[in-house]
Amino acid sequence: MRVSRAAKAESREKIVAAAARRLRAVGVEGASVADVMADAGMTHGGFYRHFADKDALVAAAVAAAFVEFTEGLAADVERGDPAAVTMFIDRYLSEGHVTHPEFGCPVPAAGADIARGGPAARQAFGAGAAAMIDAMAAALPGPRRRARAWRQFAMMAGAVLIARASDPATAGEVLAAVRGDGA
Amino acid sequence: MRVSRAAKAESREKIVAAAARRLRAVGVEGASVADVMADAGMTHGGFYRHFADKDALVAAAVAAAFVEFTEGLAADVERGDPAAVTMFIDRYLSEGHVTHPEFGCPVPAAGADIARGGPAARQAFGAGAAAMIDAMAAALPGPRRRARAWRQFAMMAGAVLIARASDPATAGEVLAAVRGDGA
DNA sequence: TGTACATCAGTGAACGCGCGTTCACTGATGTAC
DNA sequence: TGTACATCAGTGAACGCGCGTTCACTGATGTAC
Repeated sequence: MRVSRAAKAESREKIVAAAARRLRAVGVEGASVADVMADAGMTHGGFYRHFADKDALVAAAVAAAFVEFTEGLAADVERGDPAAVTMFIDRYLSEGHVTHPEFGCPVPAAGADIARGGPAARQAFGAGAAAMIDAMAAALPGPRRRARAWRQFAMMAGAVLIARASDPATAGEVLAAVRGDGA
Repeated sequence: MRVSRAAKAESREKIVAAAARRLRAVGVEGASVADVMADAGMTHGGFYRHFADKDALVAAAVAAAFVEFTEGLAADVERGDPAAVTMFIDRYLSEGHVTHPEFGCPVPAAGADIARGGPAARQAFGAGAAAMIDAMAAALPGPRRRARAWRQFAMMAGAVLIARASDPATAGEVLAAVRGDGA
């Protein structure tokens, strides 16, 4: 049963959103096409009406995940909120972010998987990360904002990755050290 | 054909070393038992004479990967080389490390996979990371060495992860920013 | 605006493949005497 | 020290399973007149 163009666009959005979450929760290999399609409320056969292959979905999902995760920061920056970056950092290093990768930053959740994937996903990943740095740098005071934004972001991403992969004691130690950075 | 106890120990070491490399090169799911055993010069059937299941191998391989990667740093620190940490940082942020995860730090290469795995692997991961921080902190001057070591290490791990997962331009930008940190 | 037909989004069964794990078998090693 | 036997490291075939992808089919949508 054919559906309207608007309905198809909606389906695609649902697929990408479902993939963006599964990707961060269980990794690229763990996020099977059938599971993603089920999350989106469809069966797996229709997947290839939307994407050439799974790689194409991963690239779209990475881009969507960055947008979704950075929305709050971008809105705060646009409003000129002086606490935009501080709030972003607090959220990034929060317990909730560590325990819920599915709604979190794509870097610690899926970076290694994307590194092993095709150039389309890497392009989307680099663009998403760069956009996030744009927002952070725009809200940062002082000189060399962009380099400082990269360093701050790399440190946060590394800390969350280490915390997630470690025993609770080590996780607590790295998070405390990085939270204490002032920022 | 049964082999001697010494030969069995050698086999186990070969399996763990092969797994430690494959794990970092292609991830936990990509490192199949059959491939690892082939790398170690055996067939896959004998695997279960050494490990209860793949999870146990992953835990052992993570521990071995940290030891292997940290050997140079630990030796430099023990010798009292004042450049120990600087050399480690340079190596960590080098082009070679970015392009060769199989010999590199387990954090950016396998952190996300370990985060999704069992507690044994997370325990090994946390212990390995903590041992690396011990060595860095021991060689760092000034106060609050341990927290500073964690921050420096988290930043490097995040930067290498972002660089590997991004397009070349973005990769170059994050590495340049983090290298410029002085450290 | 209505009608006839072509298109194609989504379904569900099927494919070939590689995965982790099991198992019967082998023969050299380890052990009991 | 020598002998007889039990152990078990490693082999290679086999298992059940889930994966990405394909395909014939359906019927509502889009289009040409």
